[in-house]
Amino acid sequence: MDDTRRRLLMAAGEVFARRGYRDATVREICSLAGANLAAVNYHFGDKKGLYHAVIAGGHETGEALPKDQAALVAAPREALRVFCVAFAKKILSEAKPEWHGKLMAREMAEPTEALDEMVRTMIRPHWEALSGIVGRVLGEAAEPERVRQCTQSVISQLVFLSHARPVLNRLFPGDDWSVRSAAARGEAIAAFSLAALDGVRDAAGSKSEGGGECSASR
Amino acid sequence: MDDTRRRLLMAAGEVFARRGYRDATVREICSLAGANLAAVNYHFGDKKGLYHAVIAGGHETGEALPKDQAALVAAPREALRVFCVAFAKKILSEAKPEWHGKLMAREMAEPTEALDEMVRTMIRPHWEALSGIVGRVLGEAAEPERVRQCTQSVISQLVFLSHARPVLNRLFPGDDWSVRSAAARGEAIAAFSLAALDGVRDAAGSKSEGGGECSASR
DNA sequence: ATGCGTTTCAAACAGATGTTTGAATCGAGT
DNA sequence: ACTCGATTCAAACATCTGTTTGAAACGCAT
Repeated sequence: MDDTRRRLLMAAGEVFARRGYRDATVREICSLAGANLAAVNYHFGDKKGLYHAVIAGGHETGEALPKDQAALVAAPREALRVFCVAFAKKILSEAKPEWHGKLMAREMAEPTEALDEMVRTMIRPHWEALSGIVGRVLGEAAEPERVRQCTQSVISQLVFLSHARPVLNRLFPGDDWSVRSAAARGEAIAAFSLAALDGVRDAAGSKSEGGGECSASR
Repeated sequence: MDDTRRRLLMAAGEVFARRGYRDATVREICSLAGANLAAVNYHFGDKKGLYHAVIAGGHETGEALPKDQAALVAAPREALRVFCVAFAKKILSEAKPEWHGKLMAREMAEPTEALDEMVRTMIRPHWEALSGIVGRVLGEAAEPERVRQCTQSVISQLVFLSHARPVLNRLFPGDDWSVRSAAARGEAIAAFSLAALDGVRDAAGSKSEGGGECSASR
């Protein structure tokens, strides 16, 4: 039966997320899956094939994707808040089938060939969903370049939570990383970002015509 | 002479920044340095020793550190702008002795034992410098927890530039990453962040007493 | 029970990589 | 010219790791 195949996928997701593609060994994966060393080559061809299978099959999420949760909300400001909270909860989740967020964070820093597919299937859809929300919050100030920069600013704060966690743990050792706390972090980022978008919109509104950049210093 | 030692440090910095600690091979480093394979073990004990030497000796920066550039500016808002621009330029610099930013970004995502020293000597000082600036911008709204969250939001946007560059290159293939463009990105982040800080300060001011979180939705 | 395709297993293989070794080379002090 | 410590070099070594292999075990239709 292909029970071995499923156990292999689970174990691989866990190990890849914890160690990264390079440092993960097929021996550890097989051992964790209770499978023989040759199983990965039999079922997936090679280590790379297993990795791609993990990436491709990472859509069995418990909760709905952040972009889908946010799409249910009509009001732009509330949609941004929902998006941020859902995103923070997802990437900070420690639950078993939730290593997909960690895998994505790893791919961003040290890309393999799998990054292209990841950008196509997960990252770009989320980027564009958030971009639409940001554009609606900006209203008539929503010039393409400004929307792009602001979208990037919002997403960077969210990604940072998972990316810089080793550093944050050292800077603030007592921090709480529970799901409840993850939601609070998402709220804070949403509040910060909404304040920024308001300011950017108003600054662009006072100047009838904004050039390439909009540095409203002082 | 210890010319070999210096060449080894230069080559190691470049290779470690490009490949990461694990994927960097002493053979490539020695080849790039024009040194014998055994040189790294003779001069630094082992690969790990070489890596630590690179980390420790990474302070020979061309330009002044962002925190020091910002410290010269009295006005908080302008200091924040200077900090962001200097930071963006530093981490996006492709210049030879400037792989330190990349090394830091790598350590954040996949920490080795060297991260502790890095946090102590580089990250925490910058964090606290920026935290001071953010506190001054926030004025009387500068409660510790709020300052911490806002500082994190600012720094995350900056770090994202180097961390997510592979993704950004795929999302926006035509992007310019020159030094001039790096400065513009720093300006944009500063503008976004200043607008956010203004909004957060005003929102905190209107409510005489702010609780744990300050989600000013709608 | 028999035969056959599928799956599992232990063992070995092959390549990469960090490290060590012992000789050779160099450079300065006498 | 000689000596001695420091440095460099080519080669070998040891280990880790992905992959292959051929046999054994299994499931199942006949």
